[in-house]
Amino acid sequence: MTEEPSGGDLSRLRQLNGLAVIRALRDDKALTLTELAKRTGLSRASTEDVARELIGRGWVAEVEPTAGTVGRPARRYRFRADAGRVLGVDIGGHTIRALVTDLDGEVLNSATLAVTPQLGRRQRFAALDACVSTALAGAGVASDQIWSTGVATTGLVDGTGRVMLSDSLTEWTGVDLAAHLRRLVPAPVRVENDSKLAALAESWRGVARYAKDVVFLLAGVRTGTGLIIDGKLHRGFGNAAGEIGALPAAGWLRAPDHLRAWSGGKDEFEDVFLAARDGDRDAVRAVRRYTRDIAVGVSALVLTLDPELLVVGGGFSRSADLVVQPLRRELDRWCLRTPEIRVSTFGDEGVALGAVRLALEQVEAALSGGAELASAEIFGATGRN
Amino acid sequence: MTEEPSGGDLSRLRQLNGLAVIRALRDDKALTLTELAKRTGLSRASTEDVARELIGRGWVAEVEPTAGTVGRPARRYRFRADAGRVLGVDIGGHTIRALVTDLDGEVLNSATLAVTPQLGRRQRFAALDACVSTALAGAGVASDQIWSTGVATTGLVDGTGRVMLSDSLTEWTGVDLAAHLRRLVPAPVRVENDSKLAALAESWRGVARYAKDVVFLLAGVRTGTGLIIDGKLHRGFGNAAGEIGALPAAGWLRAPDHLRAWSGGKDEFEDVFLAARDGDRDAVRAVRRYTRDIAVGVSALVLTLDPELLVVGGGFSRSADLVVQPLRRELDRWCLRTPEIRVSTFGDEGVALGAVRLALEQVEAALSGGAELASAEIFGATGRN
DNA sequence: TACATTATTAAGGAGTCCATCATTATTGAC
DNA sequence: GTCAATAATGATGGACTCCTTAATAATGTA
Repeated sequence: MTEEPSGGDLSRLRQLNGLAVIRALRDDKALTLTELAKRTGLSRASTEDVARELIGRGWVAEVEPTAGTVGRPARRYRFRADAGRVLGVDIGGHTIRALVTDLDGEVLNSATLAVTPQLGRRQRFAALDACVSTALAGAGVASDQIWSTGVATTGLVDGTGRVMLSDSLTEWTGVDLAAHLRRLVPAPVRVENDSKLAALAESWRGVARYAKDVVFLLAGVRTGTGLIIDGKLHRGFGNAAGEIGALPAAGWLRAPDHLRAWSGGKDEFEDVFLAARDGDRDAVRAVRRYTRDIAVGVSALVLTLDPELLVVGGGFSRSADLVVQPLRRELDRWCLRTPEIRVSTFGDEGVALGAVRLALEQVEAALSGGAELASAEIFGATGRN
Repeated sequence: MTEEPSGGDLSRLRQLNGLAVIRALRDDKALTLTELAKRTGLSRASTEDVARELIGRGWVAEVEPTAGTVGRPARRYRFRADAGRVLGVDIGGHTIRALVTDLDGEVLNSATLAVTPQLGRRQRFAALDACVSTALAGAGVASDQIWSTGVATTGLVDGTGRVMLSDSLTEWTGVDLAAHLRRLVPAPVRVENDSKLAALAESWRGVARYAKDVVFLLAGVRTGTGLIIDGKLHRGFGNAAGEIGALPAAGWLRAPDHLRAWSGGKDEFEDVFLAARDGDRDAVRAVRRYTRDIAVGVSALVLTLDPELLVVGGGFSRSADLVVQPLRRELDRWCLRTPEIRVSTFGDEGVALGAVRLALEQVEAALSGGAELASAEIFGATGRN
């Protein structure tokens, strides 16, 4: 939300103060003017002025004053999260998920659709369209009410929203996801890799909320990573940051093979972990070998970035109790300082939440006067030049 | 230089505009009011007002108007880089170097002193003191005229300016460098690892000037790295970012052995490179093996960060023609996208320049109202609350 | 010398913020 | 029920910063 603080007009100052008020209101349920004034550092009079303007713009609303206190009851204000809606979509190999949320990221409705990695491009698009429509309909939101869309997909994504490379989805390389979604929902679209967005979700409202530098490990059938550096998602020059798995020495490609071997070559991993938890020798060994292979690459990430936190998410995080301990031991062997390790609590929904966050980042950029947004009635007025 | 743009007073706006003017003036030699106004986006009248105030504060000076143009000659303004002085110190194993510069980082005087890694703590401190004194005296600057000091040293450094761990310097672990330098020069001191500061120098005014994400490789007797992420030096939670050399798989510890073997175990590397350039089979092979060992770790850094640029500096960068090509080939083998590789042009002075930059960052932080600085006469007036 | 060009100076107006004080609404004690 | 005490609201005036416009000044060229 921070931008270059280059000076300017008086209106620029008003805009900054408006942003400060909104930020204060977003952090709390509702605040009185005096509280707001204290939090923003403005005088009461100015705060009132700013608040009045924000109400006029539709960003802020008044709520019932609370009774029961001494003195004249204060009017209280809240951020109008219901002023707009955003859409977050996760296009995975096995599921497509769409979330409709308000401007606080509060989920209004979600839709999930089972698919397979082998689906062709047209079928996958059809499933995507159906899933989005269901989510919108269930939330009672028309597509032109959506302010911004965020999309997660496997593979490498370029800056314009095109899939540059996807190993795990058939006929997916080269797809222009942004264009497709813009046809579906007339709002700005941003597309990003799923592991990166899962990391973003953790940093937004997950276990990595208070950490500045985070390595996120998506442990599942595929292994992926997302890096949060200085509180922001790090993409890299070619959007390929965190692809340490490409290094053969890291051994990420063969890592799941240890688990596959136990289950007879199939991609069914529930059982290995169950057996390992029951003490099955072979299963325990398979899990340990898997962890050891993963750990080399993770060590490279950790040594490179020296993060405060390592977050483990993805399908295997349900069996985190089996993975975290050996992982920590392995990291202790290689790293100068093993970071704290935490397990994601989002389950399957992390990626989609990250997509929501991506959409919200666009809204916030527009709020501070950067990008454009569809709903110009409200937004255009904010970016008055 | 960017901070949180939280709003506030009207004076805050003036401060922001003052900063914008200073920034514009620092980018150019000298500007007229009209040019300044265009660049800052302010009106001419306001620009004049701001400029007048900055002149009063000592930050800006008027220069001779240029003759020979049509119309009334415009007054021209420049940033007063001579308003203050900063000190940058590089404490290396074999040399201690001190630079005295103005606020533009223009070197006024430099002093170098040869030392050895085996020097005891007291002797090293004595050499340091002598070097700093020489540099100050040669520049005609008294120690209390220094606004800010930056220090580079080998090893891990903590946030308070204490050396947490130094392998290559004897009796250096645990030294409180910041405290020692504050006794020498009464100004705020910041201490940082030498490789990190060399990277900072490249990103400041070296070959990495225009890149946002950079991996800097210090190739020499020791191998070190510095990471620039999103234009800023990345330190890591424990200030240990980039220490990929700790990973045995990276092979950085044994890498110089290939070169040492050629020269009979001594730390004399000039000859190997000379011989290799002359086509000596064994020398060429030694260099290639060295490069191959280095490349694994570099690949890990590159795959992690996906930087735009890889900069090679340090002692071996003088023989860059021999190292860069094989390095690129090795990286092509491992990396998804090999970044552009450039060679530092700073020679030995890069680290000290980075220390200067560290000092200047402190000055700029104080300018934008963050930290405190010694010379309160000028600075205190800026941070008027 | 007149004119075109460009910069400076001055004045008036608008927007934003702050401090202060009178006013209003509510609670709790008598 | 009346009266302090408390705390928020509303209104006024002042200060600061920026912008626009118009008049004035300095230089080069025809």
